[in-house]
Amino acid sequence: MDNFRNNYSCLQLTIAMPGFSSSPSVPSSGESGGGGAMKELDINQVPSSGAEEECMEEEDESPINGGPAPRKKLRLTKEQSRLLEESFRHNQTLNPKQKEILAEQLHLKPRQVEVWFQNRRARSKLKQTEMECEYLKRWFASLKEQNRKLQKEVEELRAMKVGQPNGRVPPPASNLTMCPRCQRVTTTTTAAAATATTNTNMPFHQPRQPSTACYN
DNA sequence: ATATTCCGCGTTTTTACGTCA
DNA sequence: TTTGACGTAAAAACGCGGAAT
Repeated sequence: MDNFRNNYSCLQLTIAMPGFSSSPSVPSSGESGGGGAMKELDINQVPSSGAEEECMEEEDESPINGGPAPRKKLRLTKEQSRLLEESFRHNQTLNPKQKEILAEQLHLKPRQVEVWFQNRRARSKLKQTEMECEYLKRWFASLKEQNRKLQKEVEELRAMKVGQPNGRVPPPASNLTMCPRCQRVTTTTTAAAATATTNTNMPFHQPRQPSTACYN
């Protein structure tokens, strides 16, 4: 097993290349492997420029009894991953020329570089989605708390209204505000005033709604 | 209209690693 | 303490469909 882990870069891999007709002498790498007009190529037939140092021993992955060869997966070295990440930081997508150059640098097939970038973009998107989900959760919790406070205040005001002989409740002076729209003095509830200050901590900016500020 | 290429997306497969008996 | 079975997360690879050329 350790031997296997140490030599993961030596694995025999196959790759489907569009535009090649399928060869009967090359079995599919899996039951779902290979598209319509595809030819399986050995992607471990790396260019002779220095790639041999990573591949100390050749494993024969020829199919047993003519059956389909098991799909083997290359594990990228740390240096390969580092270079790919660095390249990804500069460009999340590669044009064919960039792909070719990067593949040559890494002693990989262009298809492998392409797949890596596709998977990397997918991981990026997933991470972004997870972050947005967390954001929305926190926002929802915050809105729930606001709503709870407002409900509580409504109950208190109702109770006060019942306690007043004429049913009128004088607003506290600290709650008097000027409506920016009609320039008339209006009142805000204490909870609303409180949340007006806490709104700055909301995950998302909430646009002002002047029409709801004025009930005159 | 057809072929080719590229990419996104969902899925499959392999690998590495942790846990547990 | 070691070992092998098992479960699982991560990632490489695959296949398909759609868009662009």
